Order: sequence, then structure tokens, then C-alpha cells
Amino acid sequence: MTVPTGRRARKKAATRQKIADAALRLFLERGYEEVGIREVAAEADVAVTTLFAHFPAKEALVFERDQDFERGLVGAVTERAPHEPLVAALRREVLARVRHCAAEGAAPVRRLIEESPALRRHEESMLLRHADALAAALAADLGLPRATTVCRTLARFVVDAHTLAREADDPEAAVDEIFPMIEAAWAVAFPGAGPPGAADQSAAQLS
Amino acid sequence: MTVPTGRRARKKAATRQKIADAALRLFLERGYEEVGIREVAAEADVAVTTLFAHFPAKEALVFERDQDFERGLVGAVTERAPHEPLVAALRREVLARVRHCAAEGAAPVRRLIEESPALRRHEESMLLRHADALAAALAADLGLPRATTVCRTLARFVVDAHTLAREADDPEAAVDEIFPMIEAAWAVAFPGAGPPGAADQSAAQLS
DNA sequence: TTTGGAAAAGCTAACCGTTAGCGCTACGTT
DNA sequence: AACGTAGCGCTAACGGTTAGCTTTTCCAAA
Repeated sequence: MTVPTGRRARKKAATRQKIADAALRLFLERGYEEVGIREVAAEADVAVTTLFAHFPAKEALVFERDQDFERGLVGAVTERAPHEPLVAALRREVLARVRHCAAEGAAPVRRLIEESPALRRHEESMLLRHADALAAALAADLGLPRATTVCRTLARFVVDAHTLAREADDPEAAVDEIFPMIEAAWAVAFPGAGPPGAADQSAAQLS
Repeated sequence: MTVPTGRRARKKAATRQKIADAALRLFLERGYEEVGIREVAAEADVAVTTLFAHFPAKEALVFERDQDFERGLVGAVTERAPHEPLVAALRREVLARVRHCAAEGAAPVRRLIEESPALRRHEESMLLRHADALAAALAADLGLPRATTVCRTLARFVVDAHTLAREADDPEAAVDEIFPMIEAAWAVAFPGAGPPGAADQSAAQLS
């Protein structure tokens, strides 16, 4: 188990990047469905099997930065300022992501995704995985042994916020609309954790 | 456009059922991934093309009742008792579904789904479609011209509740845990729509 | 330095879900 | 009685993905 920092690792990363670049170029030129895996491999000058050694599926070629979002979400929880409330940190992170997606450079890629059902589905299941990771991070932050239902619920709500905001006419306004709802839900789940005097008398109908 | 009620329609329905039955039998016997489409078609004694004329994809063979859940969710909104609150009706519906899935007979099929990533993904995207339908129903019920961000948010939260409850150790307890959170979110989105005196001072940070 | 191991990349050939194209038969309608 | 068409079948193929095996390239221990 040595740290992979030699020429080998660099070459591997280069190959991966070459493939991702070639794929994105072709997809943007002619559309995702119109370009086959074999073509992408040829354009990147690698074998098809090599391509699949770097990416688990065709859709993954488009979501190259996949892991960054997951790390961002988890990091928003684990590396937030000492006494910043959880939900506030998550809100900042989601807002940043949404802004990033609405920015100029990201527009063609977003169109690519929205025009292909396969890519849309893939993105959704990606986000679900991120929700699981976030739930685990929330549990850890709260000192819980494992992700409880409340953690998982909050995590999904946050990921939903991300998706919904991006689909909205005015993404930033949508974040401002959704996060108060999440804060209220959070206040019910953890009474006494939010800002003092916020919402305490929850509509508790259960035992 | 005549109503399809003749022998032809009956035969078509019979073929469809024959295929679904054969598929489920084989899948339960040997596992979803271990059975090919060509095998299912052979077992049902139809051509592969006929199978795909009745089901849009292999996964759809397992989610034969797909539309029932969607109709149930939408119906919970449109056909609820005159003055029953929206969220209460949705809670009843979700609870009923969760109970139904936890029942004896459904266990083998659920195991089938949970053991296959393809089926899990398919179920998730099914539920997202249901969320869209629910959002539209919510908008209609509220007299809105189209599904706003709030409608879509609520719809997703409800669908999340369904998924999360089913994955929880104690599904019914999970529903009791999640729905108060949804009610709080709802109260923030529509202040003055819930039970009187519930939650009024929302943490409104937006304009 | 040599040598051995293993990771990275390649090739071929296939599997499997899915679709297109075309023909046939049985049903429903006029 | 005859026509239109829905349902079904067959063949062949396409496109994503994987298995099996060989070759090349790097790295490290001897």
C-alpha cells in the first residue's frame, strides 16, 4: 500500500482526462445519444476496455466531477465554522452549487444533461448516493452511532433542494423558498438545536 | 375512438398478464439479473418484440402496478374528505402504502428489488415521476395555474417519506417521525393553512 | 542492476437489453 | 363481404458492457 505519486499515477490521470475531454467534446458537438462508446474511445485513442476501466458507465463520462459535489456536501458539515448551525452551512453549500450550475460556462453541459433521459436518471441516482453520504456525515456530526431516520430525511431534503432549485425559473429564489421549510423540519426533529425561540411548540401528534 | 371492450382487448390484457406472471416467477426462482429477456419471452410463449410492446423495459416487468401508486397519491389529494387537511391525507396514503409493502406477501418481491441495483434505480425514478404528478395535483388543489416550487418541494418530501420509511427498521414509526417534519415545512410554506395557532412565526429571512 | 510482480492498456469476442423493418393473422367495423 | 388495423411474430441488428487473455510499462525488492 504505497502512496501512488509516481509517473504511473500521473499517466493514469492523464488517460482519464483525455477520455473525459474527448467524450465531452463529442457529446457537445453532436449530442449524447448520437455518439457511441466506440467513437469516444477512438477519439481518445484508447481501447473500449480502457475507457470502462476509468468510468463505470457511459453516463459517468459526463459527471466527471461527481465526487466533488459529494465531498462538498460532506465538507459543508464537517468543516464548517465552529458554531455555525448545520442547516445554514448546508444552505450556503447548496446555494454555491446552484450558482455554479447557473453560471455561463456550465450552460451547455446542463443542456446536454437535461435533453437526455439517461443522463437525467443518472444524475438523480448520483444525488441519492450523495444524500446517503450526507446522512452519514450528519449522524457523525451529531454524535450518533449511525444514520437515523431523521438524518436520512434531512439529507434527502437538502439534496431535493438542490435539484428543485436548479429546475426552478429563478434558482436562487427557490433556495430562499425551500430552505426555510427545511429549517422548520429540522427544528421539529431537533427541538432546542436551532436559534433560541425559533419554533418550539411542534405539532407533535405521536406518542 | 371506441371503448376497447371486445375480445381483442381481453386477449391483449391476458397476454400482458401472462408475460408479467412468467417474468415474476422466473425472477423469484433464479434472481432478476440471472434471467434474460429472451427467457422470459420464451416462458410466456411470446416473441421478444411482443414483450416490449407491453412493457417499456425489463425493469417494468417487476413494477407492474406502477400506475396504482401514482393514482393513489394523486387520489389522496383530489378525493379526500371535504375538509381534511392535505398533509393528513397524504400521511394516511403513505402509511397505507408502507404497511402494504411490509405485509407478508410482498416480502419476496421487495427482496428482489433491493438486491438488484437496476431495480432500485428504476423504482427511484418511478417515484420521481410520481412526485411530479403529485406536485401537479397539489397545484390544482390549491388553485394554482401550475406547479410552483413549493408544490414540487412538498411532493418530493412526501415521496421521500415513502422511500425512507420503507428503508427504516420500523417503517410505521418512521412515518410518525417524518410527517411532523413535513407538516412543519408545509406550515412555513403556507402560513395560516394549518391547524389554528400551530406555527406562525416562520424564520422568514427572505424579502 | 537485475528481476519479478503488478498495474495499465489493448484485442477479440461475446452477452444482453432494445429497436427497426417487415409480414401475417385475427378482430372489429362499415 | 371486405377493408383497416391492432396484436403478434421473425430476423437482424445496434449499442453499452464484460470476460478472457496478452502486452506493455512502471516500480521496488533483491
